[in-house]
Amino acid sequence: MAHYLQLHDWNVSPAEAVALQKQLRSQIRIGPIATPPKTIAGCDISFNKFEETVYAGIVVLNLETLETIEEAGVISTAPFPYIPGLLSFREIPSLLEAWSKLKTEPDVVMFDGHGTAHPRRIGIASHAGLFLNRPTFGCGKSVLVGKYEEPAPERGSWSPMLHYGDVVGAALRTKNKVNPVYVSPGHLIDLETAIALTLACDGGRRGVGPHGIAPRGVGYRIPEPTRRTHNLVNALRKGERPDLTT
DNA sequence: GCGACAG
DNA sequence: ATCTTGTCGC
Repeated sequence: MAHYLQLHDWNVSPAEAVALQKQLRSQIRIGPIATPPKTIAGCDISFNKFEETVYAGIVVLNLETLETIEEAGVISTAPFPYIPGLLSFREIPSLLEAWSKLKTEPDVVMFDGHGTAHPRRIGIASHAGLFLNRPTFGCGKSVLVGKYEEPAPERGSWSPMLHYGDVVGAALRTKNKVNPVYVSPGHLIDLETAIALTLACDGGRRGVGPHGIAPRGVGYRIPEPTRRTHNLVNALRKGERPDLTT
């Protein structure tokens, strides 16, 4: 039900993919988010090593309560290999299939990867943002490009990621004394908002324990949208979610 | 030329 | 990404 723009063909060679990125990057807009988001979606794919079949999924949550509003999943095939810098060409096609199955239209989308923290400033979050035509940002578990100073050990502290003089993202601590995650704007959003949304997606922040006080052990390094979607696609891969294929 | 390299 | 048990530290 949810729709998106088919800006270009995905059946391209690595060289053509790079050319497309250079062409598309001028359309990316980084800036304050236009409308306060009420829902947020997480995206991810899973697959068996050496196999071309991919299990893609999207989980939409209420930003206020972090309750899961909707789930979508598809079993597809990735015609493109994993090449650092060209991740979007491998993952976006199947994610768009899952997106089209959504009844809900998420206000903002989080990706497991980067946005502007990319060698050509157009990581999967930025690329997908152009197709989805809505705010998107990346929250990765490791760095592709960018140097940064270790942020303070407390949750919430962050330091800018620099690449050729540009602040391309932030190393953000989502949990005390735990490795940071790497946040960067994708499209129609700015770094500060992307950081705030990432922190707002901490499962231990609210809704758990007496008076909403989170007990120890809840609240993970990986924000809820990505964490839940990761669990979803892994379950899909193991055949534990036949309901999603229906 | 050498090393790095999201998922 | 995926394959896996135990183990070090708060």
